[in-house]
Amino acid sequence: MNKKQLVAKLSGSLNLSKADAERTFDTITNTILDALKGDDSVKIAGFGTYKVAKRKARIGRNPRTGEQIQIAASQKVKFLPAKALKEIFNK
Amino acid sequence: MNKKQLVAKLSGSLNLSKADAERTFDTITNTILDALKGDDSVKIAGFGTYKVAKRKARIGRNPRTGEQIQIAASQKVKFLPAKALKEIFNK
DNA sequence: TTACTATATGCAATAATTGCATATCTATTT
DNA sequence: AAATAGATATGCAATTATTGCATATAGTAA
Repeated sequence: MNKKQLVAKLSGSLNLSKADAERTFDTITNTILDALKGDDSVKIAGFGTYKVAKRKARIGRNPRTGEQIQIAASQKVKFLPAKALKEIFNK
Repeated sequence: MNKKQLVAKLSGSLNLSKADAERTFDTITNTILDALKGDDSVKIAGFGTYKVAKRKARIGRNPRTGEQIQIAASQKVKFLPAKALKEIFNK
């Protein structure tokens, strides 16, 4: 399912036009991203937690050439699914 | 930021009551979960992809006792952040 | 609809991360 | 306020992320 299909579903269940459903959805993802940018994690009970994980710089390797390369520190968004999700999928 | 605070923010930016904002939010997460339950992944361009990862059975360890234990196969929800997110957080 | 852009896939070596059980403590929801 | 959910901590092995780059596919924007 892609965003277009998701928005179509939401349009139905939220009783909104597709344009409004998309705006609503975008507002939510943007709000989450803004919080993460501000270094805050976003905890949603029963769903999961979004947080920014910092990764240190390290030495890697280009597997194609075997050559060692320096990999810069970076950050990525992680999602930790809530316990409820495990139960849903493991029964 | 927890769900309550997120809903409060959304209530403002979506111009909805807190109750409606929460219902809207829950509808979205439930729609995503339903898709995942149906073994479909949910791809949201510019945000990320939710998918169900299957994990094989394997041998683990009870860290308290050190004792080896057999761990059953399981499934978990994974979130793969989109490229756009990496750019946001690594510049 | 066309043109553009994002993402998936494959390769392999290595580094980083996960996840296990479980009790306790804290946060959050009802 | 009571009840539920999540964080924490632990050691160690299995798993996965990461890198570059090319190609293929899918998705999005104009």
